[in-house]
Amino acid sequence: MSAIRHALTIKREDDFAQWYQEVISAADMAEESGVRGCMVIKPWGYGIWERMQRLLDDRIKAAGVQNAYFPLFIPLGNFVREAAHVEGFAKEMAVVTHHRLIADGKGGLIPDPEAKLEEPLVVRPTSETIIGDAMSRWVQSWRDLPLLLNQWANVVRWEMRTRMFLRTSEFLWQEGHTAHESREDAKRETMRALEMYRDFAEQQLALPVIAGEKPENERFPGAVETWSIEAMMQDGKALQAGTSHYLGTSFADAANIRFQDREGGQQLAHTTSWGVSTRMIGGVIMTHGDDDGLRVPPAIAPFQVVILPMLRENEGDQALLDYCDALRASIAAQSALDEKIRVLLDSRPGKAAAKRWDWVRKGAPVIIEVGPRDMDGETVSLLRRDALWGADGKPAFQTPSRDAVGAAIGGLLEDIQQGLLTEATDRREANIVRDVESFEALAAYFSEDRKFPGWVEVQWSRPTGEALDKVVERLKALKLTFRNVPLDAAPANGKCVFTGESAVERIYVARSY
RNA sequence: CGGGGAGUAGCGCAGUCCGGUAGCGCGCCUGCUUUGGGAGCAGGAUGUCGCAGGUUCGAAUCCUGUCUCCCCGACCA
Repeated sequence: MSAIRHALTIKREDDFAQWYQEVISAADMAEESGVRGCMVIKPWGYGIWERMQRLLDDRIKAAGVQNAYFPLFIPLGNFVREAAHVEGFAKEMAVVTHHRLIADGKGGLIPDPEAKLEEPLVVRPTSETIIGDAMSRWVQSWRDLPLLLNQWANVVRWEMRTRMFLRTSEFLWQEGHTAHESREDAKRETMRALEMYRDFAEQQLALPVIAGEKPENERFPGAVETWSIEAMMQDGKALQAGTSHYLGTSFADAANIRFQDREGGQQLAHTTSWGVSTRMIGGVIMTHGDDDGLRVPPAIAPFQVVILPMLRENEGDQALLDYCDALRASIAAQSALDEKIRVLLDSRPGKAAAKRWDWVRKGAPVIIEVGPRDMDGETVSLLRRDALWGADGKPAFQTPSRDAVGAAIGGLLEDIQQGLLTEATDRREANIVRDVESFEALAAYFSEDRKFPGWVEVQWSRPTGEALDKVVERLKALKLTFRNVPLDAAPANGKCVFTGESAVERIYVARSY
């Protein structure tokens, strides 16, 4: 059909799961480590994470939240206080029981039975308990509130089924933890974090997301309310890309976070927690990747522009390198997206054409190749990663003058950033169905022979307890889950598709990661 | 954690049934030719055959155990 020779061997539409894995290896982002569920994040993948950290950390600090660091190990006894929380995590905890190894007499090492810990330590799956413990010491008076903390850390959850970036046993994240005087203050913080994530995802990751409240059955263990941002992947599945929880006073009660209020009485603090993780990288891959590899949104690209000189391994190379370095310097002096442009001159030996495909697979937003002919004509050969192929099935090179590139590169990067968001938003909107009015119609939508079913927004009566469990079971039979109740939905005006009662709100139903 | 599949060179794979000096393609290295689009030809390097035991004169191959990955399920902010 098409003569295009793509840079990957697996196409999205042929096998999305295999394609996802090929992108990760072809873009040189991460690899398996040999330890179940744990991955090595390579420089290009980690560079993307560092960009996310930088941008989000600025937002966190701008909100008055301070970074701190709490221990990886949590005393088991410290963990057991909040019942629902513990029950939620108990099944997936790594436990440290010994502090020394001894020779086993066969050339190996074993934990020393003499060095068993009095009290086992658990590796943090999240830090509510140990931070709550600190808060109980740091909070005495209403004047100590709000207490706004964040930490960048790794956490471990012993997952049964793992996938690179999307669900790994160890992952990297930030976790915000705050304590407030009142329910209103804590809820305001919960919503502030949610909105921060929504804007960060859309403006910087070019990831359109739907912000809303999770139904009761999807709440964080111990939370009163859980809110999320949900993104649609190219296969139509939903990815929970960030969460923000209003925890009420139950964690404060468990950790004894009390303060003396303005009238001299003792009160429990209201707490929140909120986080995003390396999972977001998986979301970027499955949103912006194509059959040639990754496409990194410029705002989070470690290098936004890569310059490839066409070296000939002869005496002419030096002049070409000088020309390219001058180009690099002139681009590096420009700004895009409110930052200096990050540009790399890739002067490794080797043919430009071969290196080009490395950077296509990695998804550098702009690739500039420069040969002797360009140098003579004061031009460059420029390739946009978001518009790789021309109508002729060949890479769509443009050949602007060197000066024109220097002047236009910032705007070009901003165009690419915006274009990725627009493309993803259009695709999402095209794959949301809002006119499903019965459970049968819902089931029918997902049973149709559709390659990548999207999301359905339905009206429901917000059942709770056992009534909700029954609904969840019916969805489960169709491999469906509730995503969230969107903040910006139209008001309900019909019947619940599950119970037939009057609907009170709208909720998204989808397959999910 | 249950069912299925798979681990052999950097990557993709053959060889395993039927035990006998470890192979192919791509990539990599060297040389020559080529030179504005993922080059051609010739030569070359690279393996504790996932790991540990066992059977055997001899194990990638047979047996036992174990680890890791993939798919499905259960589970899962």
